[in-house]
Amino acid sequence: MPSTVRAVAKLAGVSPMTVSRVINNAESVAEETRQKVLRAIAQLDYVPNRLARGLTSSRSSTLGLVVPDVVNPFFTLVLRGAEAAARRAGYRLLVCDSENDPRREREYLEDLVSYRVDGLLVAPASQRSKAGLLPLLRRGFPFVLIDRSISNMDCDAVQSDNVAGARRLTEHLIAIGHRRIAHLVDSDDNSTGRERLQGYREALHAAGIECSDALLFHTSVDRIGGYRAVQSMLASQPWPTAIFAVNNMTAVGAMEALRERGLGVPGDIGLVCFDDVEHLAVLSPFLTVMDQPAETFGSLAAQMLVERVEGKGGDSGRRIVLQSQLIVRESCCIKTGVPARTAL
Amino acid sequence: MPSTVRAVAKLAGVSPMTVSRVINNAESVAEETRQKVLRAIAQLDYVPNRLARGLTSSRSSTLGLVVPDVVNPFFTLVLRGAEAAARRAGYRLLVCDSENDPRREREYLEDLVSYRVDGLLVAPASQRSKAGLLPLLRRGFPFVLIDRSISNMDCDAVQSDNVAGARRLTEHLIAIGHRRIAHLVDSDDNSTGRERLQGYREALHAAGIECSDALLFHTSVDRIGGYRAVQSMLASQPWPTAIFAVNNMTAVGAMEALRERGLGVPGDIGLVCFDDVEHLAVLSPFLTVMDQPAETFGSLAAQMLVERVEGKGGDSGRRIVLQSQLIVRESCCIKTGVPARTAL
DNA sequence: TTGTAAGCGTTATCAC
DNA sequence: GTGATAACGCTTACAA
Repeated sequence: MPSTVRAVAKLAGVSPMTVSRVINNAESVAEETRQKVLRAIAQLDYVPNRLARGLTSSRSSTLGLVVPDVVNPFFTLVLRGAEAAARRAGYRLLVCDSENDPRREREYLEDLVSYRVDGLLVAPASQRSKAGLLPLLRRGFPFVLIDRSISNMDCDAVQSDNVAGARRLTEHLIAIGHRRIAHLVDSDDNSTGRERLQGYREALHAAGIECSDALLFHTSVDRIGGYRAVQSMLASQPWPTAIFAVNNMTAVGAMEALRERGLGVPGDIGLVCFDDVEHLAVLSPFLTVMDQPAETFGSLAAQMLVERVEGKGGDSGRRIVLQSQLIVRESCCIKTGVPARTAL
Repeated sequence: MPSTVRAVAKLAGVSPMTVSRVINNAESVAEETRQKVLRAIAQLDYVPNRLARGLTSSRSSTLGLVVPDVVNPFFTLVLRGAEAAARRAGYRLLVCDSENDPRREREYLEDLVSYRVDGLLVAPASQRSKAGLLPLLRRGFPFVLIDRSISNMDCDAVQSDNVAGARRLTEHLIAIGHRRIAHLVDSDDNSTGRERLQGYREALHAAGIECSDALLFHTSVDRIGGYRAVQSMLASQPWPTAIFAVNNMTAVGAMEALRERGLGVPGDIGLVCFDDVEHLAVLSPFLTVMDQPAETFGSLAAQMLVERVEGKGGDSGRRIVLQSQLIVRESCCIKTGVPARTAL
């Protein structure tokens, strides 16, 4: 049974209003009174009830963040960046993991709204997230999309240039001699997947390589998705000489499947992906990746959100597009055998 | 300006109470009335205000989790496990990252309490977390400690057998020939650090190896800590032949420092640590670790918490101790040169 | 099956 | 500087 302002007021021999003033660092409280109240607060372990507080003041100084997969280092870093930026602006951050489930995501969105967070940072699970986001947009509730966009939705967003990134990644594979390049592509209808696929196609096309649907393997963007996609890839012939995985988790899953079949990377098959893998990059730099500035995604998005919350957002949605960086490591170098096979 | 029960009631031509009953799936509402209300809700994008709701009902079906470092895969997995278990029990999970700062941790703790979550999962930043936790304990607020314990605090907790784990890890290093084994040890006064240090000492003692303080390098349990610890380690002679890092992040930092100096692992120096590094284990199995069942930490803790929240917790604190598993990979094998040096 | 009244803990407003 | 009062949006308890 938590104590209340009233209990504190009684113990300190003042009115609840005075207690409220002390809690909120109001100027106009006599130092002596202040001390009495502070003592009473300490004695009762009093913690102000945000629920009641929010009911009147309707500003919580709290932002919400919903990510589709906290285990993915990309989103973990987004989280870290958002936390830091929010904190600098005087806000706290509450985080929820939707585990790529639009239903769960919607629940958390409503939860956070009903907790009266001042604004929301959302990395949408899929295009279906629109259903949950639309009411927010209509009501003018402040939110910023991260990483993935939603079609026909004019709102603030921080994203990558996925087309260009995927194109460069694919061009790199082509440049070092690959011709049969598989793409593990997002099965959900989501923007990053679509855009990366487009970049992949553009690069192939520019190099005069036919873009066969047989080289496209649809998958969920997680480990198990990458794993299964490569399993089905290996079930058919001829094998590609390199794989472009839609993101880091898919690449990890792909790697598992390859290893299980005794295939080495890059000895037998090359592998590249979007998003670096935190820690791995330090402990064992190996995977060639298109590295997105994940922490910056988080911090910029949080900054945008704070601006919008504080009414400086303007009318229409603002879009920030960040550039990614190609980091070439050894996972796609062509070694023994591969060029020969490619030449077929 | 979000809409309220009253607005919905008005639109639907009923009383606010009827709206409340519809929201809460009460039986006693005529189907026709229900539909009217539901339509009004949809039309107004009405989302119940949890703040107001919590003010009366005082059950939020939400749990809070505070971790010291979301970027650390150990805690990310704890989070994942806790989320899943909470969900199975009908609760949501709100997550906060204290970034190993006891002050920040305390703020978040109070935030979550003031949001009236039903219970709290806490992986304490350090022994100083006690200040924030003690009031909760006094008030009988349900919470469960994860990973690290707080001395003289009788509460629910899920932990590792750190002494045994550290002993086995050290024994392994000794068994393969290492004699000068450095330990990167937690600088904070926290339980896991203390216990791991004890295990390390026990193993050395049992093998008749002198346990010199010169081999102990105090550090913060993150990348930068490990990095600095190894820098100072390399500044003095003679170098150890192997390093036991207090956790995974410290090991990653250590690796960075070693690489910077052109030192290979395990070629020049062996390296082992507590906690596996997610993804790395798949992409490039390399580091020998004492792997803690992180996801189980989270799910068991959440289960314990739910029991306590629902009054099935009993009077005193319950402690669950989980076993870790030694995973031997190549990061500590003794290769060229090292045994010779060891023999000095 | 539906409505009325009171109150949850806080703060805004205005009075002293 | 401090206090009384009303209100925030909802639900519990009771009444119709």
